[in-house]
Amino acid sequence: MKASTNQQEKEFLTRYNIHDYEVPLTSVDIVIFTIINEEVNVLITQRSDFPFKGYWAIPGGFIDIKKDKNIKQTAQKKLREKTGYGAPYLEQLGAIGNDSRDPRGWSVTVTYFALVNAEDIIFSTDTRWSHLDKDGNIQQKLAFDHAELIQEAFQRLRNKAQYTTIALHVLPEKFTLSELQRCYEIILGGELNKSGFRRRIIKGNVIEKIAGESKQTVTRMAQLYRKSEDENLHFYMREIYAK
Amino acid sequence: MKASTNQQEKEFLTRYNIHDYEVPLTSVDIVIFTIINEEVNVLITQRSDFPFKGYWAIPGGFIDIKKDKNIKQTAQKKLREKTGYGAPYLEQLGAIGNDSRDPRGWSVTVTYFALVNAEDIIFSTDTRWSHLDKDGNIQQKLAFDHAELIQEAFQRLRNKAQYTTIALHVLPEKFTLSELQRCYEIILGGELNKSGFRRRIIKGNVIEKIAGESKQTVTRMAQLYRKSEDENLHFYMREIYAK
DNA sequence: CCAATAGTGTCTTTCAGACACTATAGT
DNA sequence: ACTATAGTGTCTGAAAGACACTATTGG
Repeated sequence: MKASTNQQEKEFLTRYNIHDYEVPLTSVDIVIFTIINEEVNVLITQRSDFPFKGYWAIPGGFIDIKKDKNIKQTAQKKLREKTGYGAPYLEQLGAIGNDSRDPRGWSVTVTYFALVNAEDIIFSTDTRWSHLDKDGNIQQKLAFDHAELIQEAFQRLRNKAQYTTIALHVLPEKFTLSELQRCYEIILGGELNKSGFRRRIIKGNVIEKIAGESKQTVTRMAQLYRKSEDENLHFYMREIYAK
Repeated sequence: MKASTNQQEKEFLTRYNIHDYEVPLTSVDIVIFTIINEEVNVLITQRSDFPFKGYWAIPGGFIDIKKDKNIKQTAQKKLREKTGYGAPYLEQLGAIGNDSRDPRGWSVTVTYFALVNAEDIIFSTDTRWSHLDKDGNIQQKLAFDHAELIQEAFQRLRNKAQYTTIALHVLPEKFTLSELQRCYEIILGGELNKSGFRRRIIKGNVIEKIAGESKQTVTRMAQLYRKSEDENLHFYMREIYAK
């Protein structure tokens, strides 16, 4: 009988208690990228609690099941706490879960990566930028497997820069095409062809000229652009190739 | 002092008990695709327990933190239980987590998608194929948000078929180029150009002729191919376009 | 012979790569 | 005038799309 099944299900749910089971830890971690001084940087923060107390780590933490509606909201909250930044580019990388990454036990972490403009960031305490080398390696010894998470995120970023307009999101509101090209070159790790790059970006329809505004560079004036409102990530049918 | 920090950390870990915290449910779900009768199909299984007892759902379940080393192993185990299949194409889709998808409470699920050849499957009880329509929708009302998970996985599959050799993995050991092209057409939902398709696949270097073997089709003989051993997923620099 | 599918050849189109050219500002 | 960077024009080449052609088998 359907009614009786419903009744049984209600009883099952009333009696259900997650603490009757052996469960993994579940957390969220965020790799926050920016570009500073022609280098890719990642935001790291010093841990104030065990485990790995005092070590540097990427921002993250546990889901607050009372307050968070969904996991992206958890990520956004953590990001805002560390950067004061409301609406960056934020994308899920995936989940990593195994029995060895956390000394507290079996751990699953859902990792996100974000792109921000460095000037928009308001640091919380014990937070700073750390630059990556050309292969996505960081200088510091980090807590947990965070160095690996950063490497994977960096690979995804580099990969995605080959066929999308993702690099736009590290720039401030106003920027020149040369600045944008330089961002791509830093992320991709190689030189790009100027006229080809401009053709491609313009066709992507993701930026627009700011009428009458230009910027003084080392030599001559350069046209300023802004991100266009409609599309914030264009996918190309063909990859760009650096070097 | 370093030694004292180590001591403190040891004590912290000894005292640490996950059940002192409010934690979400964490599970793994797998969308298993194949092609049968010119249609994309997904493997579904009937739930034997609450919640959603008796409903159809995709395979999945909780991580066994005593036995599973990592989360991919959990997925592989679940897949093997339902299909008897050892080494299919298996890729992580991502994690979905929110407070409404599971009546037991806040739930995070790590979803995988797999491609298998239908003939290799040995069904467990209460398991069957269900076909998708052109937009990735399934007929049945499924448990939880599984219909959405399937849709997302299908979008990823269709997308990935545009620039990789992924469709290879639904075929049996030996196949013809026309059969492979048909698989792509079914996944992509449109017709492909024959000579262009062949050029592309051959260049991908993922298949090889089986010398001297051919297959009788409705009219004439067709060369048989097998997957080549070295590369099992080739990424093209440019997308293919259906229709 | 015809029907139907396997398999090939070739012209067109699209878009990235290369590279040289012109334009403009400070010194 | 010189230098450095902004910005453009145009040729080349790689690979996809279109489409017609030939090849092979059963009836």
